[in-house]
Amino acid sequence: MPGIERPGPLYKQVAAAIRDAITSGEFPPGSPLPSETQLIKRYQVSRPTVRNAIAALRAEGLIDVVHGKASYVRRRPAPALTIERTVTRKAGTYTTGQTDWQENEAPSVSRATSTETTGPALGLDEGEDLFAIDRLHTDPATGTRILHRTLLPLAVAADHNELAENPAAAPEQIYALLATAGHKLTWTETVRARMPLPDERATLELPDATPIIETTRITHGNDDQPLLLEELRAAADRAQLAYRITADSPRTLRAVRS
Amino acid sequence: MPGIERPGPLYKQVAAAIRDAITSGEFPPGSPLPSETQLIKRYQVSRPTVRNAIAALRAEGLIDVVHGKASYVRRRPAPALTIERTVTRKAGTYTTGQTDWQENEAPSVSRATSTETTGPALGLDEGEDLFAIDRLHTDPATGTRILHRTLLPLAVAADHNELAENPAAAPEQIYALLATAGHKLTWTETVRARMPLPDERATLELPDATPIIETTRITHGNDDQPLLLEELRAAADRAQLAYRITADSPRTLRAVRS
DNA sequence: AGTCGCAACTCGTAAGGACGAGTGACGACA
DNA sequence: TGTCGTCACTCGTCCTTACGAGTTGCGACT
Repeated sequence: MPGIERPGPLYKQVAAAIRDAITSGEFPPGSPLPSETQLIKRYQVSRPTVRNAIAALRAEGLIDVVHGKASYVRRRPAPALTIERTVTRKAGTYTTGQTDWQENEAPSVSRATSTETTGPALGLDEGEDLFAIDRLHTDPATGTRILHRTLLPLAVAADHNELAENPAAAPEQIYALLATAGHKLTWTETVRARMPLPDERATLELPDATPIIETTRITHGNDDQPLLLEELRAAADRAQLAYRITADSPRTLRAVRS
Repeated sequence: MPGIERPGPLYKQVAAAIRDAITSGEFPPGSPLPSETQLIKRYQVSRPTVRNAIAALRAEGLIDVVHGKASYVRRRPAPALTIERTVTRKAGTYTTGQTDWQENEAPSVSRATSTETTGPALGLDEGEDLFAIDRLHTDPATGTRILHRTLLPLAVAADHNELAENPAAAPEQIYALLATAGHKLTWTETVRARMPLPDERATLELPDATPIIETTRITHGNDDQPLLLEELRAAADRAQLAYRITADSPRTLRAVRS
């Protein structure tokens, strides 16, 4: 029944009408939308037009469609998991915000070479050797999955016996190793977001229209020398990142690309 | 000509074939895909199927479609703008990473009340009065637009004459005011990402399948009392956030929802 | 030679039909 | 009583056809 106005493509008018019905409370979060057949009658348009409108709302992340059942208004809770990107030092051992994450499998260690993106961040030329350590974590409280990758230059590992023997050590342990070797550590971190690649959609169990939040942490040693690169990826609808900032005297911060 | 295999819906097979052709280098970034008509011939499917496949690649952010011309493989440069989320203090004045941003219009000041999301972050009950100051910035080097919102509790503004008179002061000036009033300032910041609302798509000039990166900074005074909330929103394909981390002794970090 | 309009290409919107596939409830049968 | 099959409903896929709208280049006319 609700009237549809003149301007613009039909399917956008229908999408806007449904969106308004949702925000006005006619279809509260979690509730099902009318079936396609009912929407056809209600707005007097063809099925492709209704489906086109629904596709638009899906791309906005406003609804979830379940085959055989209905379309449901998506609940938009705040991200349930707050990942604290801090580093704490206590009596020579380091702790990061992630303390109780499960590791789904043993870390997978592989060899890689520095690329256009990772190279400069680590102060390397293109084509230098690296260890790449991949982990898949799960936060036990929320079930959120987190992809973690560590890039450790071979040249750095070679300087520390324990690292060369066990490159898959936890990052916190690597911090401790570097610190005992005389490095005064600082970290810089950049945060990006993007749509997932198909394989990331699968491993992170991402719903429609859900971006990835991605962060790159670089561990700097003495003279701001980059030693270690860590990447974190998580579903943006479940995870957010938290930082603490303190006023500092002037200094430059290195930008990181990826 | 390329053969299409059995499994799964036709349009997904076509989408996968095109995706492979892109990643294999047959269609490098910036180059146009074959026209719909050509893809119909190439894969021996109907136009809706081709369009459905193209829609899938759009949703992945892999291609951009231009009406009347063609579909182009999207270039995926690293975000051109790095927003440094740091605070620097020098002789009583504060500086943040954003120094050369243009303000497109005068800040728009409005009154608001604390909500379910902003209230707790500011230590307020629901329904308390706030100033809301909205700004639209443009980074001159890259043309990137940034939405900035400041939430200043009336109760805080009332404690400082200059703030009550001019709630639209720059955040750095507010920091300085609070500091001279005896507060030792610290900040916590949370970062999220999500798909844009329709109006954000417009004001931030967002392409298809481009998320928003969003950060909430809370200024804490003495006894960790929350005084000020700032929100930043930008297109995730153009902007990334940068933080500096230093090892700290144990302490808890307040999570922020929005 | 310059300008303007049309033609031919592109993608966008819309309708209609047909069938496949997942879900849930009901009822018949064991 | 319990199991299982059918049926009616949902959304998913795929086709054909038609026309609208933006872009570009060619060619005719001035």
